[in-house]
Amino acid sequence: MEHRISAAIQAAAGIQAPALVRPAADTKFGDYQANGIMAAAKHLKTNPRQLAEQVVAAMDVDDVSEQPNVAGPGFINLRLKDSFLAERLMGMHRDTDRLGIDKTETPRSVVVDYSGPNIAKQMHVGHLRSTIIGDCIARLYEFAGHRVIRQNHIGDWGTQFGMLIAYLKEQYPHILENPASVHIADLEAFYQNAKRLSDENSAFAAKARQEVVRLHNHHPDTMAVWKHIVEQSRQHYQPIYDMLNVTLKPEDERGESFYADKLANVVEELKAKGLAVESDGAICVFPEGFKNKDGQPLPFIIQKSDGAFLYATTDLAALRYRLFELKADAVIYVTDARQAMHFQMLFAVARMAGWVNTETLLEHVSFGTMLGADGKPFKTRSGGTVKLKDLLQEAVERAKAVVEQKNPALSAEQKEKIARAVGIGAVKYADYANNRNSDYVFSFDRMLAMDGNTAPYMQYAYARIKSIERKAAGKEVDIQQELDGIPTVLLTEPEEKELAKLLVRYDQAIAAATAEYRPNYLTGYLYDLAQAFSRFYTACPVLTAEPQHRPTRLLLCDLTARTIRHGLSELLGIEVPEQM
RNA sequence: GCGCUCGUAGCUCAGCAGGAUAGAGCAUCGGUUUCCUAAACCGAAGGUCGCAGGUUCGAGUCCUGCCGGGCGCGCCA
Repeated sequence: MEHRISAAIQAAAGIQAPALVRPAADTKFGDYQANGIMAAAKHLKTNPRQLAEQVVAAMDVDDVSEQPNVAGPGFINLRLKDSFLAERLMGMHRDTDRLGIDKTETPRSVVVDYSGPNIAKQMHVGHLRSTIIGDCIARLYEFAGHRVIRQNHIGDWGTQFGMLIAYLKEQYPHILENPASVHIADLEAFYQNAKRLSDENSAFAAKARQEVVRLHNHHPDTMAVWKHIVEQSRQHYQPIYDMLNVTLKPEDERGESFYADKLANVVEELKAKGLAVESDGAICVFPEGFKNKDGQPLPFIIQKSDGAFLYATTDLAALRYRLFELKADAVIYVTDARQAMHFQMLFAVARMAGWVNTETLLEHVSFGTMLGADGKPFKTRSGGTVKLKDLLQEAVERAKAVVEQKNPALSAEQKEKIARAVGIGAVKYADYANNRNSDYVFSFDRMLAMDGNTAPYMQYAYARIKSIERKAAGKEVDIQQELDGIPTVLLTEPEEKELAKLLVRYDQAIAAATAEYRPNYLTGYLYDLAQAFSRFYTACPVLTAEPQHRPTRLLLCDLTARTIRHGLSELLGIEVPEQM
């Protein structure tokens, strides 16, 4: 539609201008409106209404829309033909995999860097947003048909590991003989204990420093202990990924250790290109446009005065690897907003080094902070960081209490399964539903509410449809047969039409969410859809509908269920139980 | 000081390269259940979109200044 109206503008006015087709502001105007004519008219210095008339005359939309009309200062209003809606719905019906949504014509290789926990510590709420927003972006790009390479840039290297290795050796003298026998039950306590010892005992601190050196030299004993710590840590965070239904796998890990032996080379390359220079003893690149407090050029420090490398160096090495080894033509970083300047500088240095061309997409997708009810960063009552595991468990427990209350007849296993889907889904959905740029206030009560834009509301809508399907046989309705033999799509009730119009809009919601890395566009759409379904459900009986209406209503139910399931399950990684 | 970001209903938030009368949910008030899950649906009320200018046919959206919150700004990540 966008394309056709743009073509009509081209034909009528001789200029390239976007039609700017949007859902109509008010249904009394129609279903869609084209806003682009006024801008085009301004550009041409002509009367917008006149131009709109000309564009309408040049438009070829008979198969899609009723006769378009010009309104207001130069809007073109469009009302979808029932025949077009019917055709689109049938198209969705026939496409069992993708609901009629095409893949991109220009697939790219897209690296998505997300989650990136520091594996010396337990995952806490601070890791949640990067992990799930990044996962959604990866899923969206994959669905669009791109080649997605997930990269979990875990913090598995650096000075703190010297301390941990020394501590583990001291606690478990036999670790080298039988590493498998050593389990770290509580990562957080392990880290804290090691740190305390390091702070208080200078002899131990010296050992820790020695282990850092051995680590850099890949000393076999030290490496064995290091590997064990990484392995132990993975056993703590992989279950959290599984619980969150996040698609990251161990093979997506490309942590700091992976780049450790590539850092010196990065510095050499930047020096050789004349970009890296010494300043106050450190090796720095000074990208244009960055200033410090005193208005002086701000350095991107890639080697400290003591010769050590920093995370800037690691990020450069990782970016180079992704561009040249992984052959990425897009690299998307999903981290909190505080690192915005770091990434701007990183990208600037990559451009200075000639690593990217104009086609390469480097993107920092940032997000705000999770706040507590008091409006301050989310903490435990005593002020500590909230462990992700604890947060998710509490969500599941609260959900379980609700299931228990609302649907006590279900079996224990069903309740457990539903509580998990609802609890975890609620936490994820609440995050996705917010504009990621904003800080947002975390509230179990709100995210677990059955009203409003929440996971449970969506899951409930889905469960109601599945319930209809279960009841069908008892009422001697063969859904499959009616859908297969559907004679015509008959949309008579306003609730049916509204639902149908929303269903055919799914592709646009996905496109908008993908283009701007904004999962909340998707949740917003899904909520609209679920609301439209609830209205339809209230107003239009399905199983007891008259024979000429029933196939269409079954189709609307089926497509709504498939769309909700696809959106929640495939794109957001939120489970949709069959009943709740 | 400079930069980024946010400021929309009592509360929590949407608002998709400017578009018609700014939308939800919660809370408040009122209504709907012999009928496929009422965990739902319908309605009412609630707004100088932080403030002031500007750009134009049109600004919550763009520009400038100011106010307020958060974050960042040379050897942490």
